Amino acid sequence: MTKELPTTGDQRRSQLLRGVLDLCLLSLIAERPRYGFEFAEALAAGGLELVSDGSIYPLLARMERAGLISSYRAPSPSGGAPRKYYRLTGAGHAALGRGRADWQAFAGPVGRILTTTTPSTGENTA
Amino acid sequence: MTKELPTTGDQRRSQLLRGVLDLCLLSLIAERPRYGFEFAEALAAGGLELVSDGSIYPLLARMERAGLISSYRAPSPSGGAPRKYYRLTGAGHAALGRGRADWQAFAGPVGRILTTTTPSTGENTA
DNA sequence: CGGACTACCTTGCGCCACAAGACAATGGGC
DNA sequence: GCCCATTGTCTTGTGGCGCAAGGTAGTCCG
Repeated sequence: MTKELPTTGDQRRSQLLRGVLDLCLLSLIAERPRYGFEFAEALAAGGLELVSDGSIYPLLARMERAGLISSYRAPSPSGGAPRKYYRLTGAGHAALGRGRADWQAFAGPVGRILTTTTPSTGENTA
Repeated sequence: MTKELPTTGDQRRSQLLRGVLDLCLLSLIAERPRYGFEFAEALAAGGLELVSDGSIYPLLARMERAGLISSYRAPSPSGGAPRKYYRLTGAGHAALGRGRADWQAFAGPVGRILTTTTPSTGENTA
């Protein structure tokens, strides 16, 4: 009725993605030029099943506007609408490097905090 | 003018915190009862310098309302206003366990994606 | 021509970290 | 007794962003 806390991890993942989804796209683009539809696939292949295109396209647009990536169109080999490929700019490379450092500076401490307390031997009740 | 992209990692960390800050608090509480002011300290000690109380108190209130934690008041030994200590409930323990799993299921793939591409000399295990 | 498929983009919504500041309780200085 | 510094809690307004759902456009096939 009023309000339910998330019972599944789905809601959590949405929040977790926040600050790191752009880096994932950047990193994926760094490998080779990519187009929009590809990202959801690549992320799922990497272990992150999710991320509707409604999250990805606006983000790509923002990053392009910010000068981190640039785009060019190419016809789809499988028929259909032409694809819009994205490529990293110099600024994008720099941002990716910074972002990776940020992520590690964040994930390390978090992991440590989360495993600090009696995680094992399930011996607690309190 | 219109809009600037974040130049520092500070903005990013704010976003990264979403989805994991509650788990950190839960984990910290699991160690022993804690009060509000303590959390920012403990997080900073753990490597996460930040997190103003404006983020923490509302989150604690939300979690208490959700039945994950319970509180009791105790006078401050150092003079001043009484402290409000929080303790884990059974549901809180369960949520913490689930959350830890969620975090690992997320951080793993993300780390892998971010290190997939030629980070520098690019000679690692893939 | 019409349907199906590929691909891109937009709108409205809700969540939540944050900055800034108000409020409450205690103890010490005078 | 009164005032204020200290300790600590809580509230309000703001903004960014992931998401669901829906809409548009280009290409191919029957």
